[in-house]
Amino acid sequence: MKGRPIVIPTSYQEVFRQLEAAILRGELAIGEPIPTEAALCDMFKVKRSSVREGIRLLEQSGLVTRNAARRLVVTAPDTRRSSENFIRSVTLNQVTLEELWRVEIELETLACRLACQNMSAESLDRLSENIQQTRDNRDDAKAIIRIDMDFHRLITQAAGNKALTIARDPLGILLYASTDFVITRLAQSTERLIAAHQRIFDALAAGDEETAVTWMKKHLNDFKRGCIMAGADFNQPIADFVDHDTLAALIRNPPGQGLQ
Amino acid sequence: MKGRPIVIPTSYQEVFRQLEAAILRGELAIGEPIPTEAALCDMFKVKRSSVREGIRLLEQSGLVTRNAARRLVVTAPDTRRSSENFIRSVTLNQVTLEELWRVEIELETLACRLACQNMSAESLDRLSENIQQTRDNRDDAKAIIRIDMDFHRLITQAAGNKALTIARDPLGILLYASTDFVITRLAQSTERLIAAHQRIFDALAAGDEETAVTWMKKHLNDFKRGCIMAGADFNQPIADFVDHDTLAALIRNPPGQGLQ
DNA sequence: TTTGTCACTTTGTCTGACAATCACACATAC
DNA sequence: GTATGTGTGATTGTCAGACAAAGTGACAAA
Repeated sequence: MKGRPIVIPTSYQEVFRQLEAAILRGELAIGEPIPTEAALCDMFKVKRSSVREGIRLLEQSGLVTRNAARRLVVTAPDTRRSSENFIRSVTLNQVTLEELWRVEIELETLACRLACQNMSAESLDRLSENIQQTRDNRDDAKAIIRIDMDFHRLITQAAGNKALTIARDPLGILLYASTDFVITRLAQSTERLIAAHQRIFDALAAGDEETAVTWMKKHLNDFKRGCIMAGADFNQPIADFVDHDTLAALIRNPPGQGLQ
Repeated sequence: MKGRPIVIPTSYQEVFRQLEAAILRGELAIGEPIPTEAALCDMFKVKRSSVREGIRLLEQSGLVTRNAARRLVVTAPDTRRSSENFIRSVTLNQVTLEELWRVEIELETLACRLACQNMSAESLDRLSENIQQTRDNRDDAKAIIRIDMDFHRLITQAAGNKALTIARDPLGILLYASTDFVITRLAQSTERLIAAHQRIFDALAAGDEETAVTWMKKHLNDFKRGCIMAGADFNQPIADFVDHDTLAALIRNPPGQGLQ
């Protein structure tokens, strides 16, 4: 016989499971508050402690967020939430910068292609404004990091593929958080960065896929070369490059807006 | 003036934050149990209810899992955890099958290339065995879905890029969960699937990147064509194709092993 | 129209208790 | 001596009830 392990769920896990299912089925609509704790006690016939523990699971899953009045309202998890998760996985699974970078190239390449096909005037404006910001802040390394992150995110958004946005966002945050290290040591990299961004922008504006992709790849190669010249070992785990507090701050307060 | 929103964290959130930081810093090593609830009460000077709610956040974040004795032990979040999250995002953000499929192509292409470069004898064996399983179960649509999922996951693992594994896994689960729909209506698609898998395998074994990629793309195009012939609208949201319970089952019990 | 006040609701935290389960050690039986 | 009961302590899951803090909404007062 085979015999699978026996798992008996606890009350609070059941509370979570049922609320999650209701949300994913659309019974609890996005934007609406979930029932009060007292009401949930009544619905599930368990005490408030169990309800509260179940709600905490729901809270961490990103399906609900607090409104002003501390009530929990149903929310579509934004990219920020996936990012937290991805970053935890990457950190604890000893993923190297090289591995992350390799995947990022692929996703940014796709983003470029799709953005060329779907570029809107509004997206172009935002990108243009971003490049201007980069020029204006060329001497402020910290600012550059955030603006650069935003540049890549804007391209991804311009691509108009929500799956791509959800998948790439966490990579972007992690990868560009490591840029800190490079930019602060390689002052001239900012000028290369600005030049590349400009080239990519021009190609996107012209709808020239190949040129956009080519320059994006150059740009990402520059990033890698910069890191290595600054003494970084690309085969080291990500965790060695960025400290947890920096990442936490980036996640809580990412550049631009989430997917919402 | 600008005025950022004021957020005062609760006790249980602080409990979570501090435990999370300790884990990511490596103070609480993977595999070790976290302190008992009583000990945490003592450390943080809060009552058990607050500790427990904090622990529930930690639990859902995937940083701890239960051992046999119900103690929570520190764990590196496996791909399963990211998958849950990604799937929730995708479902509630109305991502379409087309969007998901487009990203999947890119990641599978990368997987093929890397797998060609890093293919090990062991990975080849596993792939070979997988194809045999497919042949053996050609008449069992349900089984085919799982085995096919596993085929693609094996290639991703053979690529030897952990970031790729973490990023692609949830896409794979979602995409192939939708296959249910196709396979059950298009019996002959199984034969095409087997043929494609064989071609990809041969190319991977020969280290022939271009052929592997070409056939992988053909294979994924077949998938799309199959869906459309079966009456699926690729521009519909994923949520319309797969029900929540199927996904939940797939996540809880994925084919093969996770990243661990 | 704005501001202060009050009753009401809901959440956050505490207090204290008990049952269920597990690990571990020890005693007993074959 | 290995295997099977049994007891004890530790730990978690759940209950019960209480109160403080912070929000809402209505209404009176300036």
